[in-house]
Amino acid sequence: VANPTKIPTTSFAVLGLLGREPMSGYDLVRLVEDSIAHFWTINKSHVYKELARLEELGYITGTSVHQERLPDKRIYKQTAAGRKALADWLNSPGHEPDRFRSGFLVKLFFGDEMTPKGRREMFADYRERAESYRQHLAAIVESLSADRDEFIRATALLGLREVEACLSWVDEVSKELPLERKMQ
Amino acid sequence: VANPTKIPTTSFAVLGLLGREPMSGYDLVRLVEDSIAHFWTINKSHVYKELARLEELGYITGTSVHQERLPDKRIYKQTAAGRKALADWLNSPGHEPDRFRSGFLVKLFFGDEMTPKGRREMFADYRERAESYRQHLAAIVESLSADRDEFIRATALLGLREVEACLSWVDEVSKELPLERKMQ
DNA sequence: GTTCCCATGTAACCCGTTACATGATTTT
DNA sequence: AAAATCATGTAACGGGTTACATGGGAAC
Repeated sequence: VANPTKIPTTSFAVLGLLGREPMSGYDLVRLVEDSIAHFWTINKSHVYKELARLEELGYITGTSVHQERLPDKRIYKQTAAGRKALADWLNSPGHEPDRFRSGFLVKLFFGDEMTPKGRREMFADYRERAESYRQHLAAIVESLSADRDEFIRATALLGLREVEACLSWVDEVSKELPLERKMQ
Repeated sequence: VANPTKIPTTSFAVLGLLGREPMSGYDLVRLVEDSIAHFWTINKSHVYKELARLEELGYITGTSVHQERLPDKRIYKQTAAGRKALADWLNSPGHEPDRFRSGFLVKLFFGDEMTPKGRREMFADYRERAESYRQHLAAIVESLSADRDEFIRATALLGLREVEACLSWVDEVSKELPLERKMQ
């Protein structure tokens, strides 16, 4: 009596976002970018594949809409079965484990095989990116109401706290690692 | 005059680890687990595929070793070309962008559609996992010398700082979000 | 004496990314 | 008027995971 049709987190993310209002795939792509992309990116092609699967499962239905001067589109909306599947998933215990992959750290791991110049540039670049990402996330957090959007704000806040940790780590290890230009 | 054979970060990770000493795929899998898995997991099958590719490229060579009472194995080691390719990659500017995916945050994003019980359990579970992961990383950091293993230690330290941020985020939002059991 | 773990891998699958298409509209 | 962007998607590829295989030794 195992899980009959096990569908991945990405499917539920798409299904969940469709709970806000009916949308086309194109709309969804932009919504993902503005909402969950900080912790769960989904690219264009993948969105369309998930829409096909969800419709196949009966969790959403799409209706074709003709447009003048623009390509026709399909607007998808949740079905009752979809709403139930989402609620069941949300309240089931456990979740896909978090994953973190850092190309930067892979390089740093072999830091003693790099040239001092390579190390310096890599660190400078990393710090810069982290800083601009921090600003990005800070703006998002500030734009969200701590009352109305409490949960959404919390997700962005974790992102912010993580980048902040990242930045203070950079300062911490910059003192310890041989990154400075030798003077002599 | 573009990049002729573009190989991914995972390949270089395997190639780099082989720089320490010649090893079999099986050995590599365990080494990955003990060294870079915190920021770059590579599973068994993938390791073997990368070994095949690296040998094809001439960056490593493997020799078959017969064993009594154990399956035969292939021991791989870096070639001169491999060492050069690694050094070039390490010192080339830029790196694959870091990626973070959180199944937990996807659920939390839809937190207002969860039951209070579901939320409580999810948070409790998340905190517990983070805490045990923090201990795991703290042990690794302590086991590494700040002098001899400076770079490796730095990579583990970032992991540690991130989990710490995670844990303090849990405390921060636990006060704000409706997670408590109502009493009445 | 089954059952689990060690030691070595291979095969199949699917998630996720990159590249391709297309016609209208806005920008330079 | 060429180039970039908008608004829709589809097709192909490859990275990464899960499942399968196998035979000896260790544990219970």
